Amino acid sequence: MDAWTQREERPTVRRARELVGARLWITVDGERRGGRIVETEAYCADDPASHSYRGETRRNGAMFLPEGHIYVYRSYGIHWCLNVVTAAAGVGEAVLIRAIEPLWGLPGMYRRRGIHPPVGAVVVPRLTNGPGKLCQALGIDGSWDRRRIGDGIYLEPAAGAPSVEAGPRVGISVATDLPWRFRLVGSRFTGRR
DNA sequence: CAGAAGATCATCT
DNA sequence: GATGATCTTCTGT
Repeated sequence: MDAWTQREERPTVRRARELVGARLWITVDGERRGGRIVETEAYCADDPASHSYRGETRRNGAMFLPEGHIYVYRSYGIHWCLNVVTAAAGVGEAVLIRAIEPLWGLPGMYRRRGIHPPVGAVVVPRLTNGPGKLCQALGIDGSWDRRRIGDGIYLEPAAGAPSVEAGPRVGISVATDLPWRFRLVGSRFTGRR
C-alpha cells in the first residue's frame, strides 16, 4: 500500500467515499423526501479547513458527538449545510453532504427551493446540487443540529459495491494533502466547483 | 469592540 | 467572472 492509499484509508476519508451512492432522506408527515448522495467532502480533525480544527465551540459542538450524529451549520450567514459525524466522541471529524440526486418528495423540494418543476419528468440539476441547496430542498435547518441518524433523518448505505462506482477524486486538501471530495461518476447533480 | 474571513448561492455581465 | 446577502467565529486593538 502506497502512501496515497494509506491516507485515503483514514476513516473519515473512507466514509466520505462510502457515503457516495448512499440514500439520504427525511420523513415529513409520513412521506419520504430525499435522494441518492452524489458528492461528499471529508473533514478530518487535523485539517485547518475543518470547523473542528481549533477545538470545540458552540457552533461545532455536534462534530464532537459520536459517529451517527449530524452537524448542521450556517454558511455565509444564509445557507444551512449538513454533515454526518464520522468519528468517536471528542475527535471532531465529519463528512459534508455536498449534493444529492433527488428521488423522493420532489414537489416539496421544488416548493422549498422556489423552483417550478419543468414540464415532463425531468429533474433540474440545480435542485439539490450543492450543500446549501439540498438543505433548503429537504427543509433541514439549525434545529436539526445534533440530531441522530434514525431520528427523522435516515441514511441507507448503497447496495453492492457502491464505493467502486464512487469517485473519481476531484480534489486534494492543500493543507493536509488528503483527498477530500468525492463524486458519483457521471452524475448530473453535482456542483460545479 | 471593530474588522475580516468563510465548507454558498443567485444574479448580473 | 464579479458581486452581494448575512451570520458565526476568530484576531487584533
